[in-house]
Amino acid sequence: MPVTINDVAAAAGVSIKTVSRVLNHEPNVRTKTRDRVMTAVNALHYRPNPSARSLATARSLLIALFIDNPSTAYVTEFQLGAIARCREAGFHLTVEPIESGAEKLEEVVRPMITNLRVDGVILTPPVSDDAVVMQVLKQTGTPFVRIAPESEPQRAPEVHMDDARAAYEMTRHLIELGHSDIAFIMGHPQHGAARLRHEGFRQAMADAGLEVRPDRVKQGYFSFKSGFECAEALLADDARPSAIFASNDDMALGVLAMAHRRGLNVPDDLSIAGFDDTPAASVVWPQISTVRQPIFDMGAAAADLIITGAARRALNGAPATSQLLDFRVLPRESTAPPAKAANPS
Amino acid sequence: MPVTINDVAAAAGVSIKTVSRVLNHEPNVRTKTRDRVMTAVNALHYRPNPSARSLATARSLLIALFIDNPSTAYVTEFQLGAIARCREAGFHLTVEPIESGAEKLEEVVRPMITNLRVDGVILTPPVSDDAVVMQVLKQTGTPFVRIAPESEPQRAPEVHMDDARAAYEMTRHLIELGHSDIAFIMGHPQHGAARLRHEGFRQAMADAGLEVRPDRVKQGYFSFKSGFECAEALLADDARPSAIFASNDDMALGVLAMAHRRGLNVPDDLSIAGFDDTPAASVVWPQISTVRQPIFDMGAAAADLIITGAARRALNGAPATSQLLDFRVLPRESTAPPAKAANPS
DNA sequence: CTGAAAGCGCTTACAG
DNA sequence: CTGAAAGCGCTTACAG
Repeated sequence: MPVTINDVAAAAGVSIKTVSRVLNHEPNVRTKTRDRVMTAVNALHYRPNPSARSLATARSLLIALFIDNPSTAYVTEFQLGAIARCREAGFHLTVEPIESGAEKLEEVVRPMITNLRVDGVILTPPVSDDAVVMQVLKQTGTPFVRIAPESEPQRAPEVHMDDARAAYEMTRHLIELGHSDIAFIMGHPQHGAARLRHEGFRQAMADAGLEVRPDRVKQGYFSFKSGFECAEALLADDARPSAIFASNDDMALGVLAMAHRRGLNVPDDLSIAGFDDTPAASVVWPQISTVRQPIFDMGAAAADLIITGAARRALNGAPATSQLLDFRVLPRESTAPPAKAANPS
Repeated sequence: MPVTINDVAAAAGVSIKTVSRVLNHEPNVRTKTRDRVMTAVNALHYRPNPSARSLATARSLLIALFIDNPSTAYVTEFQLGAIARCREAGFHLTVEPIESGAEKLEEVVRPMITNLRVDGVILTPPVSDDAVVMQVLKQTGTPFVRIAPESEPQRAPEVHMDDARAAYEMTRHLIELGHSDIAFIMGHPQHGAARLRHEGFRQAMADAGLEVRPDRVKQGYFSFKSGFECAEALLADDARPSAIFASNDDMALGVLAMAHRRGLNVPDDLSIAGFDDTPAASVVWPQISTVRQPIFDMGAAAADLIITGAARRALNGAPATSQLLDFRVLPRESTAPPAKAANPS
């Protein structure tokens, strides 16, 4: 019932090899022959069988995306970017949730890779730094790309953005509004981006000649709850900061909730800045000023590194490339000049 | 380099057919033979080549998920459920974003299906009701499952939940708290669930002998903005309702933002209820009372209908099954008994 | 510029 | 209970 390469060859009056040549854009086919083949292909609505092709070429045209990330917005957006690039190249994306750092991770990951025989794997944080996963990939000869890895950048091609620079610019935004007493809530200590954002904040404060009081910096964990609790400490008495920069939006939302509970008016009594541009950041009142990461583009870039073969070459010893993508600071309603009363100086 | 069925057969001293029998759990193999084969399989770390298997069986072990949904939480959660079921059965999921109702949709969808040769497709709303997509699927003989379709339930197996019943119970929750003047914000008129939730609300009010004033029911569109605007109208003067039931969380968040702007205390001055249990609903203050859909389970059930062959049988004329899954009403901080002052009666 | 043969690694009838 | 042969639909050398 389904039409095969033999049907096309018969209809065009050529051998199947010639049909194969035309379909794969190989040289050495006369224009006239090519036209005859394409006419037959279109008339019969022929599509090559992907399994047969994979079997013969040992390529699957499949890319796996390893995820272990609670942010659905991040995951979806990244996926969409990767899929868009895949589609251009005739690839498909299969999503594989895994538990990074889990007990028997190797026993889960190894069959996954050997069963599927994907042409490449994309590792998103925190899988990007999972030693077990990377070891299995190397052993099985599977090309891979890392997104925003924390360490060993040469280990594989990577895609990332400049977290330090972005935090620097968000801090500049607050300083330019007139804030000088700015508190900072750090992210999860295990997460590479957390350190970089913290560094960017400190650099901006130092460059502006502003002091960072130790009690103005709190350890958060990228969760709503941790933001809520850090804000409780920071807003305990009247000598509070005029602005809080939480190093992700979930924590910024926690700060906002605590500010509401304390009866503080945002942004008049307190400015709040976040990072990530999660959907929730723009469905609260006031909307949270934040930093948008190019997540869609990162997904596309990652897929591209596999499709073009850069990931495979890196596996074979070529130097690993690194793609740095742009961010955007998005000032919204939650940041404004400080009220004088709030900051007696 | 990679180990094949021939290597296993040689190592076990049997024919490849016997290896195939063991791996596919076919009967008529002596226990002793089976053991010898499995020993060889494990020693060699053998995994069948999926492309070869697909070519021989004409099955791809691949399920496509068609999505066109702005809610990242919904998409991710659904995916995770579908993937979990796929993994048990050795299937994989490929995600295909499409634009339901787009101009040249058929030209996009047809090659997608014929290129990939998936064993089945899962249609999530609003693709569940896309006539063009379903036509292509029928023509190509591709089994499919519909999630929460609005019309023609017999057309294919479907998975859904009882939206009317859930809205009924959320309304009961408000009534039992003591509310009688309850406003309702409808969802997008094109969306099947919107109508059902509205019906559930009205039924609960009627069963409790409560009146629904026409000016207490507003047309929303499932967006934050529409909730914000409907709330503006509902809260325009002091004769406001004591509770607002928005038929999804994004709109409920809009109501909350407007309540904050108006200086209303939630829940003391106004109770707010939503629907969906989006992540944002629990990272605002106060947390929104809502209804949790079994989205993960719906994903798993949908994959199951394809894996077990129910979708294919339906394509061949068997009656389409329908799976109804359970919901849960989640009372949280945003709903409480009405303050007497707010409801002078 | 074009084609006949062999092979990719499995499974499906068919024998015995 | 087990196996030899053929075939799934392509592509990869190899000829000419």
